[in-house]
Amino acid sequence: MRMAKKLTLEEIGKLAGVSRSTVSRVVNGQPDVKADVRERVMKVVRETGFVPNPAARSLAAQRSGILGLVIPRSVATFFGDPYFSRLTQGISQACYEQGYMLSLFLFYTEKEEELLLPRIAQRSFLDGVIVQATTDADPIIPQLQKSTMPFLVVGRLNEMPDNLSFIDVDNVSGAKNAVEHLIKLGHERIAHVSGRVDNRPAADRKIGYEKALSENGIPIDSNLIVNGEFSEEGGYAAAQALLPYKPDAIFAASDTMAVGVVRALKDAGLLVPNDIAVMGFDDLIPAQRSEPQLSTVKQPILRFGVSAVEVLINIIEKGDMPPRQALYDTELIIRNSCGAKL
Amino acid sequence: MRMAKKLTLEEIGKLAGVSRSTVSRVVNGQPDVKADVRERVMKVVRETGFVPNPAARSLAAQRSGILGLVIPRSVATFFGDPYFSRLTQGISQACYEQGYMLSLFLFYTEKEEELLLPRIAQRSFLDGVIVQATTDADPIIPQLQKSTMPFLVVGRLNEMPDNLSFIDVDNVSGAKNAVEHLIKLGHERIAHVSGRVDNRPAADRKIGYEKALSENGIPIDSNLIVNGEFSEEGGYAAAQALLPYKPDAIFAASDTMAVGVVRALKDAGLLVPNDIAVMGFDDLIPAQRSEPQLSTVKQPILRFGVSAVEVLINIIEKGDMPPRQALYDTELIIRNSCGAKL
DNA sequence: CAAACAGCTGGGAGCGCTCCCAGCTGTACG
DNA sequence: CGTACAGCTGGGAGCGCTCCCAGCTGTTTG
Repeated sequence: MRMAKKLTLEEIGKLAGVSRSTVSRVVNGQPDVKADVRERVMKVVRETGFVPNPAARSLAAQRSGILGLVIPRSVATFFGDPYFSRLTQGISQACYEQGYMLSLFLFYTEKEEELLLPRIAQRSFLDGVIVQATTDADPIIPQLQKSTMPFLVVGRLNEMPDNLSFIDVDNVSGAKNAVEHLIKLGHERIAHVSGRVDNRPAADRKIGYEKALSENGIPIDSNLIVNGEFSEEGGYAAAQALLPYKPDAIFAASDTMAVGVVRALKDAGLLVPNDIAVMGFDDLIPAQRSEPQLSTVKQPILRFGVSAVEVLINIIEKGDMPPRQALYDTELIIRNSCGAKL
Repeated sequence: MRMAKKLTLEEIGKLAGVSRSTVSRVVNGQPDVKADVRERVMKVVRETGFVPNPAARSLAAQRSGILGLVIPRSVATFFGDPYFSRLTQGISQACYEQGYMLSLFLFYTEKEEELLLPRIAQRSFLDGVIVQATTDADPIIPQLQKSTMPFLVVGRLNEMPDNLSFIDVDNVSGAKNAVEHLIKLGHERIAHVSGRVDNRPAADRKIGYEKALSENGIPIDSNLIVNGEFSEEGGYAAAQALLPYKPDAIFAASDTMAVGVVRALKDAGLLVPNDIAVMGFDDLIPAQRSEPQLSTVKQPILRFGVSAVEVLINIIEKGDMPPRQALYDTELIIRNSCGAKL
């Protein structure tokens, strides 16, 4: 086995009988190279398995081809949530497709954040950053705003400055659609098991619920709105609290809570959906497996991650742009728990 | 606001009245700099917020300071599993602590793998790679073996060449400990709800179960071993299948299956742990919340991730080393379902 | 038939670091 | 008082690429 000389543009050029510059043009898919020359170079590249040195490329071109995905400390605890793994998957997939690499910043301690934020905000390592939104005021957003680093927030903060770019799922209309579906099915006393109010998606879903009722001339009854804490037990308790007020349908702000709701109803001797209809939100696996199968609102998380990358790359490559703010539509998944299929 | 000149070693040197080289020494914590000079340079670095350009550094030093974490296609589906999020967290944490960055490769399609593997194996982008082991023969391992890239497998393949470095949790001894604990409590007809046999951890846990029995003079009864498919329903069904053979304890190879087992026992009118003891494996959240709380085997996943990085960095920095293979101990978590606390 | 120009190719300069060696100090020692 | 040597500092060279401009073809046009 011969000791291969280190592969560089120069070396490939020598092998193909052209200059460094021409090889560079071929490798980067630039025009202005004669077809036969291009082919000859490509052949050498293929045979040698040459991959240009990314460090040299970064240094010379002043761009690294790496995007950062930042999961702040306040979110990292939920990283096990299928939502995040799915989102991360969408983001990574889109990165590769667009020729970028992905660097993950999963923060766990404050020290880590302090140590790494300056490096992240530094233009020289990353070309752009996607930040997962958090509930509280994270130091990362102002840090990034101070820098020239292109960045995008996924999901929304409670207080979102309007000069930020973000993309999110439209929780309001998702919830509204779900409730309107229940209304169409003839339900009138529709209860809502909400999430923690300091949580933006929870708040938005509640708004969507209220909007659907108002627009359909149904009065909002505060007795029919109970906080279920985003947990199954919370959903169970919430349903118990709701029963005295005789709802004919319950819209839960998450599938997890909806599962608790269904269990509570069963335990109270009620049939779902015959006696009472139930809808969830998220479309998690347990929702599909539960008995009855849960009707719910699906977030297109994977596509959402892909879009995030596309928007960010647009910002990077098109330079200074006005903040881009986009909301992605949800999808109503009709299964058995809402009674539409009776 | 003044238009700051781009910060470079040279520029910082000018501000501190020293040369590029001296600034480099200070920034890299090398000795051979007089204390007062060092302090003066540090002051400028702090005030300007200077961070050395990683691309230039990589190019000159021939190392990038980036580690890759590869989640092959065959594993990516399980990325939502708390196991992975925890592992990823441990790995990222350790990276930062050791001054490395982390790049994530979460594969989803074959095309992605083909496209990126050559770049991953290329020394110039990553200093080292951690690969999550998969059940089937992934192209990535041979690819990395062909290259000079230092890498480490986390978990084990079914067929693990002994010239590979890997680290894993010791599933055999974890399971053995759990079963021995049940034996000490006086149980004799101990059943096992196993996972899929093509799954290495599942196989190892079964081996540990059998070992514990053999070493304690208890015959292995194949009627007492049932595959629970790593799912709750599978656990439920497995327990039903076991009941005719009158086990006095059931060791499930995962908490998820254990939860199913407990539900089946309850539905059969049996009390846990009074009538029958149950142990799980993993120590997931549901295990802690179930009724009764599940005794289980905990994997120190976070520490495990940290160790993975340490071992890898050792390989990188110490150069050519013999393959390092390490097993990490599990921890027995005694709660209520095994009856030790009666 | 000369001039202009598009199409292609080569090489210089420079990106911001690290590494190495030369040189410059000051102290220890013969 | 000269020599040796450690302790510190500065600058050259070079990492492998991109960008840009110069130059060399061959074709088109006045």
